[in-house]
Amino acid sequence: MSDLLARLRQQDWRLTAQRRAVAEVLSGEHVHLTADEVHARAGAVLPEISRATVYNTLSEMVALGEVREVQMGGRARRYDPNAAASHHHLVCTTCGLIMDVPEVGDAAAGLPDEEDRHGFQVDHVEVTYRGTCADCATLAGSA
Amino acid sequence: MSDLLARLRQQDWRLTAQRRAVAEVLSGEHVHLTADEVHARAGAVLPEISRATVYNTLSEMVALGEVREVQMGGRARRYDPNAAASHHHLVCTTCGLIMDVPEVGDAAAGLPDEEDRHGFQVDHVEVTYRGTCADCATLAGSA
DNA sequence: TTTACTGCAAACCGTTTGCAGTTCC
DNA sequence: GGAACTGCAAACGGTTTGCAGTAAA
Repeated sequence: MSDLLARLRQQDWRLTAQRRAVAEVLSGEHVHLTADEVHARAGAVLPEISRATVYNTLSEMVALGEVREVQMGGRARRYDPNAAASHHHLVCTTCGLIMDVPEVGDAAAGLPDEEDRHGFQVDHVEVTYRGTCADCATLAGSA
Repeated sequence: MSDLLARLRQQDWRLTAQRRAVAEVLSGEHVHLTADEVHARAGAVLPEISRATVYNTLSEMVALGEVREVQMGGRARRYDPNAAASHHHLVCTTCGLIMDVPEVGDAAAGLPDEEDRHGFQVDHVEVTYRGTCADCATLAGSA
């Protein structure tokens, strides 16, 4: 997980304090943070870090394929440090909680029929399971 | 398709010129328009229609379950008039084209294992197939 | 020393909101 | 007549950008 930093070092990337801070925030957390949350957490370590730098850094990590950008309903994009392992997401429509789910079965099984594919060459499949998380279900039940 | 208007009439909804215009734009098109595109097309028929009204109307249609809101990569949300038929989407990562795809197999087969579900009660599954559309593939091949 | 990166602040874009006026029923 | 809807314009939140200064290699 923390080899995120190691991998970044290998790309020909200047390793600055700011980038290190962003990388550490991402590898430390297993949740899906917004850019602003990353900024806040990185700021705890490096108070002067700017929002612009956080945005730049995140975009670069996405371009390098080290971080995944996901957009699940909310206004703000979220950053998923778990880009290496192919996985999907469970999203609670009540509280917004996002959890990772390993892929079910083989991805190829889910491809649309040739005739429905309209000539598309499909590179990857994203699945979002929407529903209610355990906590929200309990709250709703007791209301 | 055009019974979108009919269905709207049945909800207890005031049927104004603006709402009719938005509904007509949506039922006429089989693509996934942004709010701004809807505003432009509706404006061709009803020049004074305001952006705010378009946004309001779209949100109401979404609340009524007649239109689906989708957000596939781009900054702007898109509105999918085909809310009744459960379907997924093909998205071209090059040009942004979005096409509908009927569901493959039965949705239940795709549910994560009990143990991976973390107590979530899954209501529905959204699948996005990302890749390259026929046109972009041709262009890339000839380059 | 050179070039890439940072911070600031302003711009931007899609969306939401408050409010006064209008329209449907 | 009254509640619901519209238009305007300003506010908003997330993201991007231009530019002068700073720091990594």
